[in-house]
Amino acid sequence: MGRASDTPKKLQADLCELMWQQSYGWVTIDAICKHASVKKGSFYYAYPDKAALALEAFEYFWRAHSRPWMDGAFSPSSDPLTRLSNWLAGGLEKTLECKELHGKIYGCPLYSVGTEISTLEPVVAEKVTELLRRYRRYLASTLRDAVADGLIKPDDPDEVARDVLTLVEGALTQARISNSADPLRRLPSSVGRLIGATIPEASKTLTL
Amino acid sequence: MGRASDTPKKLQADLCELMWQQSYGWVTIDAICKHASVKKGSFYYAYPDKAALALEAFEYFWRAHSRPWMDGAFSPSSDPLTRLSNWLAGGLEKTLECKELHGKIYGCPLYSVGTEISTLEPVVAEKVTELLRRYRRYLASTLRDAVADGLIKPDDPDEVARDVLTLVEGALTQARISNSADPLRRLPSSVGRLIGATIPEASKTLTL
DNA sequence: GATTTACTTGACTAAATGGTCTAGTATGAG
DNA sequence: CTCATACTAGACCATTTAGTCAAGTAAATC
Repeated sequence: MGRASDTPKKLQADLCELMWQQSYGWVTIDAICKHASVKKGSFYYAYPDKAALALEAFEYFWRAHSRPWMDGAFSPSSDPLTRLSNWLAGGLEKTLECKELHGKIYGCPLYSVGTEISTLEPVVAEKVTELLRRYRRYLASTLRDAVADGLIKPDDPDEVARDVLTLVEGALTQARISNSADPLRRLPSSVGRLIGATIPEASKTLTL
Repeated sequence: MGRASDTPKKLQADLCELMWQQSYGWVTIDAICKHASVKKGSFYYAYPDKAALALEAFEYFWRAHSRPWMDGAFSPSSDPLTRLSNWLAGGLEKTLECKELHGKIYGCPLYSVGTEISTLEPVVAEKVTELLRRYRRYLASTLRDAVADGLIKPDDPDEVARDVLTLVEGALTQARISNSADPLRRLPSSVGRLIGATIPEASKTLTL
């Protein structure tokens, strides 16, 4: 059956990285190819255009980064508020590492790229919406557990989960724009205010 | 002293509109010129490049749209929680009008364009940060008044103002990505949760 | 080892893009 | 009226860009 190829995977990973650091529109197909050491012909053999690659790139991002991170932070082995604490602390830590490395805070590609392409590539925007839904499930489940444990008042957990995600993504966006991690540092107390509880201090060892 | 020109103003308004509807990177200089009925030579006579125009376009956006709207909504003639209500209701209304007209929700250009260019045009990103600060002042002032009136608990108003703006901008971004006004409809109750008070129903006549 | 099939290569095209430049035109000041 | 000045016009250029294609290459199957 001919020869095997990891070209799609390379392209996914590299578009992921490039559009996250820069922007979707700024990254040309030539740039992706160069970065991934893939020739143009191979690109077009694998994908009809950039949007089709972006679609799979987001799924790659989920598989390779988001899901492992979320699964770790939201492990039901921790109690609900600790899960939130782990999640926020992990995000801050990743962000700081990244800033250390590149001098720049990139925020969350779902929001940054999602906003940019929403009017231009509706199909990709839908994919982003779907991924955001996946994030939200972790939060909703955690908040339900928190209600069950009597840690927060029995507000509608799904509604509150939306708010928490919106606040966190907003803070990530703010962090990107101002190139400062401060909005992320404030998150534990802000999220606490939102859900009506105190998010515990992060235990350093639990962050991924 | 030679002839007068409204070319800069036209260009500012049109880049504003185009980059808000599409994205900064997607809008070419040719496209701006065509849309504004300005020839290339006039563009480069007025501005050295797109970023320089963007800088003034954001200031135009503030003067022409943000400021009048904010001044109206946050008039101290209303009581603090009503101001918030007016603000959110006005934003929703503008958004719905826009959707009616173009079939698409554009959110807030500060976040959408700000995110996109933060890594590419730091100068413009700084301008966006500054405009966000101006927004925040209205909120901080309102929250201080709310504390003074005994409407909310005396949390740090500046901190809470940050959170409110982050939540609102996050919701606008979410609305753009999913092309749905639902995140905005939820805002009064979400913001209420955040500040620990009930935001009153919007009085239709007060929205701009 | 031959052959088929899956993939790669990179030169090529056409269109779009940012940016320049020179020749012009309207307008305010004297 | 006239002239300096502030602005406009739009042809032009060098690059960059998305996308094509025909020829080549490696590997799985027989």
